This record gives sequence, structure tokens and C-alpha cells, in this order.
Amino acid sequence: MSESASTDPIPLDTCAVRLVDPDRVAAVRERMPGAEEAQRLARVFHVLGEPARVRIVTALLEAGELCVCDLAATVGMTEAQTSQHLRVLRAERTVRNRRDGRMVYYSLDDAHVRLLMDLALQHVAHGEG
Amino acid sequence: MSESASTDPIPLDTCAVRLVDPDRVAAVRERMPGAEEAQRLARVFHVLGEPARVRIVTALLEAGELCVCDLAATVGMTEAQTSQHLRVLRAERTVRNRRDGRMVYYSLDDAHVRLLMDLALQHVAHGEG
DNA sequence: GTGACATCTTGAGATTTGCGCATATGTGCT
DNA sequence: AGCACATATGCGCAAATCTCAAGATGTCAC
Repeated sequence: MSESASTDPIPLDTCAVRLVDPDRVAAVRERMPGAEEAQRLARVFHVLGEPARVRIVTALLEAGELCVCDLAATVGMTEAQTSQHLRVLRAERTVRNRRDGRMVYYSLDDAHVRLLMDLALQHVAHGEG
Repeated sequence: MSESASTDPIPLDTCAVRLVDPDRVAAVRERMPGAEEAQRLARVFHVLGEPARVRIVTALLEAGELCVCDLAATVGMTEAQTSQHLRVLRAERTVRNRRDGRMVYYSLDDAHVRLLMDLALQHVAHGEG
């Protein structure tokens, strides 16, 4: 494959991939979000990329605020499972918790989440047959 | 734990979790999306829950349309890697491909994706310190 | 302080997922 | 047809992740 370099006229300064439109590639690279930004975006989506957590979030969207036991009953999971998923959601600032006695009440921490869910619902509604 | 049922006054028709506000739980359960809907939502988010795919999508947001080799150069991955992620994105109808000769050009298949990305960007921008 | 309850954390097992390499498919050129 | 190129696919391995069950933490009541 890469043995006899009989023809090697193109000096690629970046990496070993062929480029059709280098100018466009450079322009897009400059304007698109950086690697860190992409990582943060991915983390947000990753947290929501699980049916169990989606159900938790949608339940909180409807209820506004729920304690862990009621939340577990709503989504049909054990309390330990629910608590574990809530920890992941909390780490990403998707939900916030308020302590009242020995109960802990959870609610959404960001209004964007509701919009994200609505958009995703439209997305799956229009494309899925 | 579940050995000596000395006190068992509450008949739970659903499962073995305690309920603080059964009426509210029932109401939320009825109004929130079902399990299938949650699974579809999770699949959409899951596909975007990876830095590499986020970068591909954001690159396509800027470029509109790119062939695999330029896309690989833009996001800084090998063509095989890029192709594999594109397969995942295509399976979820996030991107579409158009063949022109031996090149294959990719673009976003759904306008919702742009909105999702913008919302997620706002989300990570306002909360991250 | 002791006991009961709600929630949180931890650990091992099982499943999934991404990466790298090699190869297959499909297209255009001579 | 034969060759070269762009992309897609299949396989093996390492890493991350979900799940389940048990124990730890913190709070209220007596």
C-alpha cells in the first residue's frame, strides 16, 4: 500500500489524510467549537442518553419537585437506582436537590433542559415511522 | 430486611417502594412520556453524547456539507474513525449522505439538531464556572 | 443514646462501546 | 478489463458504564 512512493507531489502539513478543500476545512476548523467545548456538550448529552435518566428528567418536568421515593415510584425503579442516576444528573447540574428533614427533594436546575427535551421530542416525532 | 413482616399496613399495588404523595405520583406517571418515548429520546441524546460525534456535527453545522476526508481533517480523526461515527449518526437519522462520484458528502438531516446544539451550548455556557 | 427511616455510597459482575487494523465494496480513469 | 482512489465494514481487545445488592451516612422520634 504505502511502499513505493512513486508519486508524492502533495506535501500535507497537517496529517496523513487527503484534503479536497483545504481552505474550507481551515475555515470550518476555526469557526466550530473547540475540543473542550465539544467535550462539555458531549457530557450534557451523555447524561441524558439513558432511558432511566430521561424518565427521571421528564418526571421532574411534570412534577416540578419530587422526593427520591416518589420519584422512584414514578419512574418504576428502586430507590437506590434512582439515587444513583440522580447523582449523575446532579454532577452535570441537570438537577438540584433541597433537603427537608430526612427527605431530599429534587427538581430541574436549568430551564434549558425542558427546551432540550421538547426539541428532542419533536425530533423523534417527525422522523420515526 | 423483608423478613418479619410485623407491620404491613400499606398495600402497595405497584411496587415495594414507599410513597409520600401517591396521587401526585399517579398524575405524573400519566402525563409524562412513556417508556418507549423515553428510549427514543435517550437514543438521540446518546448518539450526541460523545465528543467525536459532537465535533462532527458541529463541523457539519458550520460547513453545511463535507466529504469524509475533509470531515476527518476538520475534526482531526482518521477517515476510518470518522466513517464509523458517521455510521452511528446516520443510523439515528442525524446526518444524511449524498454520493457524488466516489466521494460521499455528509450533511445534517434535521434542523432540530442545530437547535439542540445551540441550546446545549447555552446550557454549558451559563452553568460552567 | 438507641432505633427507625430516607438517602447515599461502594464493590463486583455483565454488557456495551470505542479504537485500530485489515479488508471489502463501489466508483472513475486509462 | 485492470488499477487507483474514497469510503465502508468486520474483528479483537481495552476501557468505560449500567445493574444489582449490601453497607454507610445522616436525620428524626422517643
